[in-house]
Amino acid sequence: MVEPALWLNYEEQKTWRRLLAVECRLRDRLDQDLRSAHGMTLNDYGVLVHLSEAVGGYLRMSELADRLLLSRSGLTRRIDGLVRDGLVIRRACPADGRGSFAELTKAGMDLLQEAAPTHVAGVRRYLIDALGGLGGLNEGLSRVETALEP
Amino acid sequence: MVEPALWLNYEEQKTWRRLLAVECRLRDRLDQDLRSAHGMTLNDYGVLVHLSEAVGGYLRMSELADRLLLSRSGLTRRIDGLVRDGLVIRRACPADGRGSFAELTKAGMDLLQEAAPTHVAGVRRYLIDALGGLGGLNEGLSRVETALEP
DNA sequence: TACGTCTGGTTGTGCTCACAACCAGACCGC
DNA sequence: GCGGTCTGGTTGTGAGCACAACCAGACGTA
Repeated sequence: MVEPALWLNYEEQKTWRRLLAVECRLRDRLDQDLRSAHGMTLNDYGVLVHLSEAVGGYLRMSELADRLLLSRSGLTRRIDGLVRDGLVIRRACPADGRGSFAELTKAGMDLLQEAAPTHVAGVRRYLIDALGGLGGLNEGLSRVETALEP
Repeated sequence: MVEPALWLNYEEQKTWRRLLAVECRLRDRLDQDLRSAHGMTLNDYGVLVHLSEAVGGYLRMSELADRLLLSRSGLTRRIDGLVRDGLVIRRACPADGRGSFAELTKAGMDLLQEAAPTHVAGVRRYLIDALGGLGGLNEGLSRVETALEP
């Protein structure tokens, strides 16, 4: 045995693993729901949501990558896929010759409109309704965010 | 505007995204801590922990894959890496000629003993202490698990 | 024993991602 | 205006994963 403060007790271990497992299962479920109903990935859905919320329906690549917590090369490839599917187009940034925008197409907006209820229903059902509201979660997230500060 | 029940309000959206982001950051941080201090992945750490908790320090591949929420092919490759590093060995299952065990080596146990305090400290600092205990989290996880039941 | 089926594990393949290298354009000092 | 440096985005490469195909061994039935 080692001093207890350096280890997790049985309950703590169990909770920690459940957290990891639930995260994973929740994400998988939401992804599956979107795939089966709209042939679309949860990740791709995230791109469309962020673009739809931006004024004009477009964002700089780097800005979008930051919001999605994705590397820039990762975003380049993900946008490649969405462009191939006609959901997004690239547009040169007039103010900065290096930059480019990712912009939602009509087809992208339509698909988002169609898929959003599926996603939202999942979030409600699996998370919000299950927890009976998000007050407690919000509180906890703030504390964890603070602890994660560098 | 669409009927509110089908959409998330601003607060709900914000919380939902924070949840996704915090998950991601927490995992990344714990991974980074292990990498920098012990040259080891959070995923690999998970394998060692599960093996160390099994009686005899070994588990059937399929059993281990289930516990890690990993596909069997994924586990095969992950074990390949740990075998290459000398932390785990494969052993034939005497009772079933098809099966094989993954078994912790002395080096694997030593590395786990060395790395565990790092990981545990992270979980305590970023999660348990931040939340002031796990009671609330446990409660919430149970509810989400129930909602995720098929 | 012999044959069909099932199961555990590995291998082939393709996807997604990060890191590093790279290129073009912007920015700065002079 | 002109070099040096910085920055936004893409491309090269390798890691980690899932799905499907596969193989050897186990299991059931006759």
